[in-house]
Amino acid sequence: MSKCEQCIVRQFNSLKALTKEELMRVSACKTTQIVKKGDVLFEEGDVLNGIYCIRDGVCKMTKLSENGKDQVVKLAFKGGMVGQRSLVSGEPTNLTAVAVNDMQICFVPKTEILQDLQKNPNFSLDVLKTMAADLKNADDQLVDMAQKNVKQRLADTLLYVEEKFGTDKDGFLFLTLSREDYASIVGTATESAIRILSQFKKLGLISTKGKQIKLEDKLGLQRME
Amino acid sequence: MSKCEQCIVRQFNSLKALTKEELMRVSACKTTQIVKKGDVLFEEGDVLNGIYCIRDGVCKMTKLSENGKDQVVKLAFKGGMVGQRSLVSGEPTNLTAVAVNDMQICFVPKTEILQDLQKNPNFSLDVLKTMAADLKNADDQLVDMAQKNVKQRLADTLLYVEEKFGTDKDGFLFLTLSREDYASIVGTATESAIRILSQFKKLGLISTKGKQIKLEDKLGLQRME
DNA sequence: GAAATTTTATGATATTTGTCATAATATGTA
DNA sequence: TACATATTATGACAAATATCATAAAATTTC
Repeated sequence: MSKCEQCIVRQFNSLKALTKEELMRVSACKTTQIVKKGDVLFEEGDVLNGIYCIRDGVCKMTKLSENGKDQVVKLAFKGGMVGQRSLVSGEPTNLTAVAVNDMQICFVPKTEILQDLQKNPNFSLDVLKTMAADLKNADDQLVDMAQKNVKQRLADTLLYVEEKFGTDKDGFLFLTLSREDYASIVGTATESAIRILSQFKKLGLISTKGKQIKLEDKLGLQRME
Repeated sequence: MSKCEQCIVRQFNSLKALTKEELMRVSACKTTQIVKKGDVLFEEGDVLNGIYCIRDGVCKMTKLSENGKDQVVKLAFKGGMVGQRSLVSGEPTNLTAVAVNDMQICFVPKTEILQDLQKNPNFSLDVLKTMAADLKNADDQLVDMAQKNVKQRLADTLLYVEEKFGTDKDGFLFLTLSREDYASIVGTATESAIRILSQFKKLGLISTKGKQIKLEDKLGLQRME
């Protein structure tokens, strides 16, 4: 089994702030899992016994709204830590995590992390910083959700997906999301998302091949904003 | 000048986790200010040199959206700490804070707090918990903003304001917000907020007297949700 | 206290978005 | 391959919301 000490992914999250000894303890008690596309890591209301460190792949963090629709709150990916908040607050998680492609994740038990949070101020400050960044992000998202229209939000999302996950050799977005996923990120009906993507296609802003999407005019998409 | 050691407000925020000595140092370096309704505590982009602890009054935390409208992200009140995130991240604040009624606040310089965060794990864990709670809240708000309609969000806001700030002797909401403020919380046009409040009035869900609002049928408002 | 200004209120109308229906296409599966 | 199923696409229409205009009421200012 691979060791945390040699794992590059660590550089992208708070685990980088651990001492060598702490890291070795984490490495000793962690378990690595393969998660298939569509698999559920955990569900709203679950009590998490630790946190997940994403080695590879992407998952969507969703919350069920009162009208029965899932809202994607965040995409978590390589280097990301999932379940931090629940661990810190000691409450069951309020989000569902579902893999949107095949993932490789490491599970680190709660006790180990909590201990390190108590003992290592560098670590807890780093977690604090991450959380602060997440919070800023959430506020920005809230403002966008409140003030931008669906077209603008969808354009934003397309640009975000290209920026974060890049494109394949043919220029298509590397991360393939269903139209329903896009709708659920943007906070609209699936038909509306599809319709607007069709519009974007007609305007030459994007092109598509099945579910695949290629951004053809990023400036044009930005101007939607 | 009053002392933090004797300040009840402290019980409601992370300062409760400080040791006696730390608290005395905080008390020694803090400054108390009176802020008038409408006054700006700080603005988006400002570099904060510390945090504010609210002894009394309410302020709205807003962010200017690209379309030029302010969006209220949060209401902060008695016991709340404002500027924590900016302090932790070391970045300029991304929010504007404006008093919605007369306030009394204490300003604690950055250096003192950062030192305590480094030295006192109980304190940093408590801040972490607060931040985790804020984040959960922000996610919930995002989902509501995405999935509920304006009527539902406005009903939620009215119920929230009564729950958090109570009513005066005549039953009117103690916290008086302008219709524009309500619109800016809910994320809609001022006219739409006014229109829906008028509807609520016709339905007997609320009554009004100038800016004052009284909730007449809370169950009815809840059913909007 | 009267004038000026801001806030609240409401109508008319345009735009955005949601919903339901149905078809076309893609994808998985036996 | 062919069938079953899921996803994407589009039309028609209804509902929600924004915008612009204007008036009434409340509040501030001199």
